[in-house]
Amino acid sequence: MDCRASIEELDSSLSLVAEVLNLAGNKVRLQILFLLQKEGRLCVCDLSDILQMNVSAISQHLRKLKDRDLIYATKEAQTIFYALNKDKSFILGPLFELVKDKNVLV
Amino acid sequence: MDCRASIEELDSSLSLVAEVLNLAGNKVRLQILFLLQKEGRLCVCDLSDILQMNVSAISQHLRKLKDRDLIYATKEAQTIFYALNKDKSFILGPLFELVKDKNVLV
DNA sequence: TATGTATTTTAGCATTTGCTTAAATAAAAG
DNA sequence: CTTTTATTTAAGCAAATGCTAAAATACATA
Repeated sequence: MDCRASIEELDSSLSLVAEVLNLAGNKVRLQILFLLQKEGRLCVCDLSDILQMNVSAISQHLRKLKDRDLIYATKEAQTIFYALNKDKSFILGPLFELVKDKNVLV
Repeated sequence: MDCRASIEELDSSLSLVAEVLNLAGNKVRLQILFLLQKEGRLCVCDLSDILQMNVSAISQHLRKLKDRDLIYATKEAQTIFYALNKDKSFILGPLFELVKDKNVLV
């Protein structure tokens, strides 16, 4: 099969992966995704505290991740917890393994 | 270990991965990377032909990938071939596997 | 009800991105 | 040498990004 045909056949897969990577290709969001994968669930103020960043800035990143279904929210009283939506975020699994294995990346 | 410490310890790995994902998180560049991985090496005009895009636009994407060492160039007469630089692009290996296995992503 | 706490949303702004078009390089061929 | 072929680079621009600061929403508690 020629390249034009194969790239077209994989078009929707490539679009999906590009979308996920585009979200994860920002350091703050990658940190958020990594922390959610590590801790299970976190609220905006947790993340704001851990990453030492403005609550509003974090919230805007979370919204972007939520809009594109990489994470989902659950509300408990006045606190909103965020967690990875495995349906999409599993794509990042191998990358988290890589990050944890420090030696590989230095 | 608390989150603040662990995120700091992994800071350089997260930066590196974020940089690579940022490059791959663009559909045109992801297509380029995927094609290079599949074909070994390609020149600007090959890619321009396969992706049906302006040569200059492709060239600018290649420059970005080259500047950040995801690919390297070799010149043969008037043609310049590009290929993946495994030192950095191995990070994307698992993602290419995912893309090829169509069923996983639909 | 008034106040505090958690969070989102909006507006504004500087920076970055990605494309088009045109001009500049470089090497091969006539 | 001039032209063709392959490619990059520069300029310009509209759109997207990511932050700050301020206003809006929502729930809990005094």
